[in-house]
Amino acid sequence: MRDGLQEMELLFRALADRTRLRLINLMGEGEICVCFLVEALRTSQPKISRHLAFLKRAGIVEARRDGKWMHYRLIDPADERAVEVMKEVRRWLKEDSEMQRDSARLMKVCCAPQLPVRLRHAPRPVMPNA
Amino acid sequence: MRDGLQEMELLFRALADRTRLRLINLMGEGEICVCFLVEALRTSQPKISRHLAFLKRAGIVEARRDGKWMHYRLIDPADERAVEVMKEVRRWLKEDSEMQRDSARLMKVCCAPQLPVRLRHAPRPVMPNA
DNA sequence: TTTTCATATTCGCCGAAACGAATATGACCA
DNA sequence: TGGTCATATTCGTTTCGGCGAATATGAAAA
Repeated sequence: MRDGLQEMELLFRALADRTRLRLINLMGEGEICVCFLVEALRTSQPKISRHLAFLKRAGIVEARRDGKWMHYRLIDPADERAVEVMKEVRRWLKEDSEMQRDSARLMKVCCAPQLPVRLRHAPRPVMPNA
Repeated sequence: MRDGLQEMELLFRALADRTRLRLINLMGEGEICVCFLVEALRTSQPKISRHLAFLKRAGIVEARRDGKWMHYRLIDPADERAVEVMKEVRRWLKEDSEMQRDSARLMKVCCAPQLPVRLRHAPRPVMPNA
């Protein structure tokens, strides 16, 4: 069992990395498949996977398996204060220009009439705000 | 000039350390002299000094010189969202039991009828909520 | 001006974490 | 039962941040 301070530290370390902030931003609209995260962030798959594992350890995302695909989504942290912090973070990210570029790239990829070759059979994310 | 993301990263790295969170907690009530921070946290002076420098770089504290003494205080970060995050953090810290122990130790030291030898001439912090 | 005191900075070491490259896992398909 | 696809994990390297110990700075006091 972690004490309160360890929990805070862990949360903030999770937030103290550019790639993880970008992932959080892209998960902001709902569950999303790893393959789209890789595509939108234009970086290596192992890197994405490691950062998602970090976020899971920190208690701010959950994963769901769907055949070959893994879907990740933000969840409310256990601590009530952490929930409030995360709300602020998500609002903040929405206003950031680099984040908006990421979101736009994701939108462009997954809402295109037909998916690129690499993602031919990938399950498209649900985009409530699209 | 830092972009928005760098600023977020820097803030969260500042918050991702136990000692820095303890310092933030102790500065929560107002300006305070370094020597009292060293006393309340029962740790080395260089360590405290380095962490204060980090917080200053991150834009969440300011320092004021007063003769030999340096007083530190929390300030509102430049970014409005960061201000909101810091408010949550401070509320969070107030509820934590280790933080309450620190606060109690500080209170005990600096409100005592006479200061310990090491702090004989130190300027006592103003404690609005004491 | 030397000394003393509070604080800041530097140095060398160590552990944590980020990365690319390679490989393992685990689920579906032929 | 292979083979392929999506994802996870491992490996080796490098970078970064934290620490104690020692030292520098800068202001006051003697």
